[in-house]
Amino acid sequence: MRDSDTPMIRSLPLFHDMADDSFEELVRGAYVQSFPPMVELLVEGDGSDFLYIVVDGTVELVAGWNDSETTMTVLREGSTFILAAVIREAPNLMSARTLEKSKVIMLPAEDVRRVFAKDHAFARAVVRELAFCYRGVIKCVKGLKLRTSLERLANYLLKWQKKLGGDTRFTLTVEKRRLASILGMTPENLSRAIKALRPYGVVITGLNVEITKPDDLKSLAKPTPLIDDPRS
Amino acid sequence: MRDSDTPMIRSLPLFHDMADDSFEELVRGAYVQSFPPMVELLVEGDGSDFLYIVVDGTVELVAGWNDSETTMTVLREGSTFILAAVIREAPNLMSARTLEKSKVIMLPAEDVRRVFAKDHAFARAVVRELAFCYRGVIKCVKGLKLRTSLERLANYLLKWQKKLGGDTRFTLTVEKRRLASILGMTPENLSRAIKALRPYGVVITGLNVEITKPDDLKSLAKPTPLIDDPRS
DNA sequence: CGTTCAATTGATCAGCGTCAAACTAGGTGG
DNA sequence: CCACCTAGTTTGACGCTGATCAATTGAACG
Repeated sequence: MRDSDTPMIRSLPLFHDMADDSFEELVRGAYVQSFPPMVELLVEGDGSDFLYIVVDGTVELVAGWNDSETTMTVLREGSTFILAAVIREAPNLMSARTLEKSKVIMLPAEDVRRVFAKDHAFARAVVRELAFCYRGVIKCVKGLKLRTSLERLANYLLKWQKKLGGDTRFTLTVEKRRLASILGMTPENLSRAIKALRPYGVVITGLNVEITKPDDLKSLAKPTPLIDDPRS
Repeated sequence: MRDSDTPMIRSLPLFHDMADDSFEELVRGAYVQSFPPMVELLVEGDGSDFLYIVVDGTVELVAGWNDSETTMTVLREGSTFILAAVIREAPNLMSARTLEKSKVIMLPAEDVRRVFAKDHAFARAVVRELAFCYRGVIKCVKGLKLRTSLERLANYLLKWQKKLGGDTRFTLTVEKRRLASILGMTPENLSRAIKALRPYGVVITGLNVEITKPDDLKSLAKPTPLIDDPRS
């Protein structure tokens, strides 16, 4: 890999506090690869030989069963994936594919486990990262079991509005077909849900979102940090 | 806490490999408490001052939103809970309550974090435990998004049949109302789902389950280790 | 300008929740 | 020991949510 990539990796929480020589050891065997859109990076059920880090672009994690599949999450710059599978030396529970042209770092699982075993700051960071991911998935389950698809959509919009600066207008970062899958619904249903949010001051044209009555929308969405706050 | 409790804790994967003095340090400040059924051990949204370990009995983790609640999971002897919240010093995402009379160990979060910081074997075990929990929740999401409630029930039965020894007859370990919540459905719907499984050789009377045509049931359930295998 | 794929719309249907009532079982007190 | 109470379970009727299928519109790209 090129030296120009290392500062970005180093700045990630996962690698920020580790010893220099440990970091060196990790980076030495790392691969950096750029992929075109829609490339299958790894397949559900396969073993996990690398820990992946998204440097640029977007990667989606999908899970399949019985001829259908669902988007579990969409990852962007700075996210790692299949950390849990690497730790447990277990098969991946999800497939990963690029959505856009993406740059990805691949750290050999062996190296990760070895450095993990000797560098305590790294181990600590791994735990924090894993705990973070765990809590993310728990929130996801809560949304699925406690909310309707309309409520999930409403909260999704509020979450991204905040994440993108709080403006009344912002742009969706995934196409609608994928958003539907993330939220656990069909594209057709998402279309109708979007129309159903119009009385609550939501206007979506293409990927552009405008929220004109945030209070009305919030009274429908009833957001709570215990489901909707991405941090913590 | 009594000395008689320590061997059981020590035998758990989470504490098995750690240094003796680290273990001593953890156990020194620990509380062991017995609770009657239906006692709220902790409340969603509260801070997490202890890491909990179920020594005996059953504890359910529930999540609520908008005046309704759902059972996230039911824990038995040997399970830990709110490890992720302790690690991140973040509020619990779930409430916990005893279902039966239960004995629970409480390790002060401070101690856990301190020992975690100095004992590498423990840190390693924490990561493995967290990764295990993470994968469990991912499987849960896959079930919710990819399967109908009937399919989830069918797989639940097959999973427990295997877990309890593989006999054609076995007994449910939770009451049906809770099973319904675990599977993400209403008690009424579970009742009907049970009837709907009769053509597939499933007879459930009270908590007793009999599976007479396992192959038929499997052809409906289409179990896969990537969703249904509790280990790995 | 045509091809292609996403997004929308309508019609229909299945899955599942809600409500109400009947039934059952386990536990308590007379 | 039995009557009764309570809570869980089952059943039926009904309606809403969301999936499916099919057809149309729309938008991006070569």
